[in-house]
Amino acid sequence: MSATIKDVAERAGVSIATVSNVVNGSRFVSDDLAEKVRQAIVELGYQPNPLGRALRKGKSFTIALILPDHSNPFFVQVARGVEEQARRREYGVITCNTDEDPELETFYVASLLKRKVDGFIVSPTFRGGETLQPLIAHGAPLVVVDRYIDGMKVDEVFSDNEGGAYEATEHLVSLGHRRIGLLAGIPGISSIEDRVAGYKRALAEHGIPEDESLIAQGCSQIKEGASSTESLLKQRGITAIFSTNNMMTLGALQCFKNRGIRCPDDVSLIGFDDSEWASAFTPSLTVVAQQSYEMGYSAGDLLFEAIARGKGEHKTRAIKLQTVLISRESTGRPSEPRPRKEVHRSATSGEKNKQSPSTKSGTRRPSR
Amino acid sequence: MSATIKDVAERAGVSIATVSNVVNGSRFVSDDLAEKVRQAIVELGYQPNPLGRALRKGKSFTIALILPDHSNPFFVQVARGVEEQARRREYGVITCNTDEDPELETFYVASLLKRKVDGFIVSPTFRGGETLQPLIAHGAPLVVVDRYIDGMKVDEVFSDNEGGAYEATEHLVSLGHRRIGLLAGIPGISSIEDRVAGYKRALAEHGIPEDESLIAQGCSQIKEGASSTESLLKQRGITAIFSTNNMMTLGALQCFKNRGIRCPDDVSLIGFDDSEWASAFTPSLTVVAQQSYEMGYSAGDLLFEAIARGKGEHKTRAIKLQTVLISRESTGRPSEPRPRKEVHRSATSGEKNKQSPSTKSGTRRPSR
DNA sequence: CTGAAAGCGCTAACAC
DNA sequence: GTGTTAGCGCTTTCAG
Repeated sequence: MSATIKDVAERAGVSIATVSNVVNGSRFVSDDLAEKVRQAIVELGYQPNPLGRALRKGKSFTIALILPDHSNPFFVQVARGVEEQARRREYGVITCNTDEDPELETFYVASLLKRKVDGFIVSPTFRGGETLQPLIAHGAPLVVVDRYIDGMKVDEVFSDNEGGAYEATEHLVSLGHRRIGLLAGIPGISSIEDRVAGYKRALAEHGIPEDESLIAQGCSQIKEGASSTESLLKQRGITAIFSTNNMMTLGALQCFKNRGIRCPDDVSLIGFDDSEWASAFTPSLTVVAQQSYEMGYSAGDLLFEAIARGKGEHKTRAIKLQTVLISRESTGRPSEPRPRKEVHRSATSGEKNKQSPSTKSGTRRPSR
Repeated sequence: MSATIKDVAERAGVSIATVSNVVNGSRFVSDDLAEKVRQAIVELGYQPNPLGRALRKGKSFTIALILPDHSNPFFVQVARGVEEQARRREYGVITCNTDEDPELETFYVASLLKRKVDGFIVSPTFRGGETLQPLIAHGAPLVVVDRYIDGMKVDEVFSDNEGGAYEATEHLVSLGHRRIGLLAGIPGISSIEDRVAGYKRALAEHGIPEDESLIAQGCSQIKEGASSTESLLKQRGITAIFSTNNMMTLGALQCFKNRGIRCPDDVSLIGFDDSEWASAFTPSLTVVAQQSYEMGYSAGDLLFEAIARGKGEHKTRAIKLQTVLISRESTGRPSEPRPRKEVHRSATSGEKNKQSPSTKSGTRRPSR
């Protein structure tokens, strides 16, 4: 169909080796021959076939990006960062969505390993690392993102989740909250568990006793966030909720709405990870922002470095990104202890617009 | 590194052709040989190298998915549909985000054409189709999704945008609105233009004069949605806004919030395309829902069919998907004509909870 | 500095 | 039924 290197060689009256050399600059070619070749290339509209190249070099010039939730804008930003890196290098990225399902992750890992992609960036569904075992056994270039795995030496990029959660919790404490509910995500995911740890440390350091009944071990989706919030609200005296995940934060809002809970008047809400829409909500959301784009971007850096280095020594690197608290309307001082009455769907929205005391504005890299 | 077909052949004491035949089932192989081969395969952990296969067959077993905005959950759902189709067929999907930039689209098209992917699903940035010209010239299997292009015969899958917009507008009219603002998206995109057409037809059929000052030719992002809303609100007597795009709807909400506009009390809002979070907003959003997942899924169907058919006759197919109006809280009857006072940041949220008259609940396919 | 030729791993004629 | 062999398009020794 399209012209091959052979066609070009014939047309230019040179050997295919010479064509290859001018295309790749792999060896010096005299000016006159090079010129002839270039001309032939233009005339024939020759495009090197990457399939041949791939086979010969044993590389596919493709990487795999395996993420747990494409609906979560956080991961979308991560993907953008990765894609930008790939684009510069003329690499393709095959993106897969596991929906937090380890089985699906295992499937994708196997499938892409067969496919002989040159490297993997994955946000694993489980910190045990079982799903990534095949990759490690195979020695494929790998960097984990957002979540690390235990006891395995791999490149990793993630947020300071413990610190960010600490800051979030402290923010609530400093506003006067003592009974702070936690929407914890799926257990077994490092980022989530670190956030839980940060929450607990903040409580401890402020002399607030831990109360397991205030921790809702949820999942990661909107629906589950809503139902977990539902049960948290049954706990007496709860005045604030810290949601460890984007989607659950949405669920909490939905629950508030259905139950006629006013936020922050009745209960404050702080979320983990910012998003474009966080400021469009009523109330706008106080959040701990992550550097999502950079996370993907850095992961790309590490991966392509590993790919370039080849299967040599693997001096593993870890990059930890700082978070920043963005204070908006959803957090405020707790209201005076009041008789807890069960309001059902009397949907009254907040009226007062309590501005939180300190408002840092986070800087986020533009998406492109 | 890993075992090749040759290794297997040697180990099983057969020819490589036989190995190939048992792997692919392309020819009959006697039971005993087949068994030997299968055993050798297991012992060596042989995985056929797709690169060799690809080169030989002139197919990469990869498709390209080029979408304009990964931040928009609509396209995320489309992508899920496509990916599901690809997964079943052991195809890889290279997903690209043009951010509505024709240049980037052109780059990706060229880049993936070089890459020799087997087919393209794209949601083009411009209905003129210039960006897709190389694909068409090359005869690559192609299906356009969400948006069609003019004067070119290609497979296409899209929503009944005109009908959906008509329904949206009529919904507002039936509530009593007469001066209805339109947040139109980027011009030159078929879906958007069809929505504008639907809006105009609805007005015309109800004897409402068209007023260009009520049409804000915006873009597709949150920010632009907010600023366009800002200018729409300057128009006298406006009581409702129809937003033709997901992200702009968010922008409108943001603007309402900043300006202290109560929705739907001061102005009603209806959006195009539903999303998981639409019901978490205050007020929850009335929208025209699209079958986003199916859109991707159907596009996958068409594309793989075209790929299978080869470069033969191209009996182009068009699939039009129905939309459904989901009535929630953001639309209501217009309030009595009131003196228009400019309220700045007096952020008062709505208190009453007007339920819209008719509430259909749309059925949407689960994401997986 | 350039060309000839081997071969990456696989499939598909073509033989027997 | 099975084996032999010729490439797919490219890169890269190895000779000159």
